[in-house]
Amino acid sequence: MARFYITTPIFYVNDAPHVGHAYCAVNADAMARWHRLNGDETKFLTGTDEHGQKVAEAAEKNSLEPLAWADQTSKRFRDAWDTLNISYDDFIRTTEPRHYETVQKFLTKVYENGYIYKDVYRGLYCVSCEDYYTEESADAGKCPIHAKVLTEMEEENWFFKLSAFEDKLLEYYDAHPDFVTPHTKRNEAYSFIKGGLKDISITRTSIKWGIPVPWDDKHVFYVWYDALINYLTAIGYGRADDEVEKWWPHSHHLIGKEIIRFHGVWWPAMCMAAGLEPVSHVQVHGWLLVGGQKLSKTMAAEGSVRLSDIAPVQLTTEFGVDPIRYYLLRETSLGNDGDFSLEGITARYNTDLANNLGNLVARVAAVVGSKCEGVAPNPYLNSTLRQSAETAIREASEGWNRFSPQAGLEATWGLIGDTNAYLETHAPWKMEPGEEVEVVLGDALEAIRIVAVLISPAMPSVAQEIWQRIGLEGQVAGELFAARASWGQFQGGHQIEKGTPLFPRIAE
RNA sequence: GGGGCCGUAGCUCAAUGGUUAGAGCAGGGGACUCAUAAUCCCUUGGUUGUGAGUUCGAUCCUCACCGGCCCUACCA
Repeated sequence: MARFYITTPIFYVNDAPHVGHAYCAVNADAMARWHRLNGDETKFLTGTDEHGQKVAEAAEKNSLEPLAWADQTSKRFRDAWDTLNISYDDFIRTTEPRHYETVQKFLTKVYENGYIYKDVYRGLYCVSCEDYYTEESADAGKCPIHAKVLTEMEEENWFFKLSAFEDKLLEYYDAHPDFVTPHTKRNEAYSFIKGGLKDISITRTSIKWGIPVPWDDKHVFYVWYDALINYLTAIGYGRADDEVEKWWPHSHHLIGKEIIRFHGVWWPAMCMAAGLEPVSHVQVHGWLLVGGQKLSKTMAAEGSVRLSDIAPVQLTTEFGVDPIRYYLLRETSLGNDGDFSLEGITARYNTDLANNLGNLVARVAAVVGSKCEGVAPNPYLNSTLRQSAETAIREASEGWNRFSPQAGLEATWGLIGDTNAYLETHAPWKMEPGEEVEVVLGDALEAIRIVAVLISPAMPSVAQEIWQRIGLEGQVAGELFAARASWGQFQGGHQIEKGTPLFPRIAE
């Protein structure tokens, strides 16, 4: 049986959940749902990253212990994901005992393999930032933020021998052309490796809020080194190694473009150092960019608004959960940056959802009511719509399979458009009740049934609602895609109610 | 400063070393009236950021420049 293990990054609890986080989570969720629908044994992992200096500082500012602070913020992510209907199988927190255990075992292994050594980190330190800068990133010896002269500081740290993996990483990239997708992002990582790798410091003595280094209790691991390992914690590394064998070869990390270096360079090297094959695939997504659009009252703010100021729940309250999921999946192609705007959401909502999909369901139900006494007819096996449906099924599958929800949904809307056109061509509302009208409407109902299946990874609730409206029983995703996605399965004979609009139009 | 990604129709996005560079929305014209003033058909619109080079041929390759963005010790 095929397997699919997908992860989001773990989200840093210093931050409140915002649309950017939601973008990543929704994409991962839709991918997980797609693979479940196809019968793949699927594991979907998300969670929160809870160590590090900034968390400790934020906790202190709020007069809380770090863990208590993390408890609060981590819960905000789980609440946000519940709102967005994110179907994660596991939500990991890096403060959990299982994670401590895996991190310590993993890094002990790397240590025993000779890839961790002690040295002195020397760097330029900005007292105001409480942070180090490299010579390159400093602005002529001054802090780029505070413009203050940086002081040279040193700290004894444990280092990871990243430089030892330059060739091995390049070989791995060469042998696995799709290790990082899209390929422009792969090239970015590849050329970074070719430019030469330096060893990196992986522990800190200056802070205490982290996972202790097992062989040197004065140190805690630097937050990123602990964080990356979460992907292995959740599948039992060091605790249930048969689970690692089962899932790791089918692993997919969905990440934002700003953390390519961690996932495309450091992480595979760390895995190699631990004697483990790297993650099988890293899918990079771009950023949503906020233009200078007007904002609604609920989001009104003076001046420019950053994406990180917009909470997912503000959007779902205003537009609904599935429409927001649809927008995030449909509007931009995964891998490139995309534009985020309320006008864009409204436009997608009104055209794609209300006018095309919602109206199609409504008009078919209405004509079934007026011409068939409300009783759903059966589809015609050799309908011309059948070709459209089969094309949509094939192209949507291809899109979803190559991590392109955008392409999957675009193909699905092709069938919706063809079905609307099919109705125009045959105009069943002009026909006398009888076999002819029943064939047309049966075909339309069958197309709608297939559309419901195809949109279910993106809009699970709406898909189920449509499923029920056309009188079908059970869950839309209750059987495998292969069984659901073929023409001619719609069984009529039951009453259909028109119901209220699925997507009432939004005034612009 | 260094490394990298991106720059395609009014807008949001596709595509490819080779016949007339595509889609949706918006705009224009027509049809229809079952439906959420929805739908359907037709249609306007691009010297593919700028300048040079390689090539029989470049939007795609090379270089420079302009603009946006990411990384450069803790931000999807």
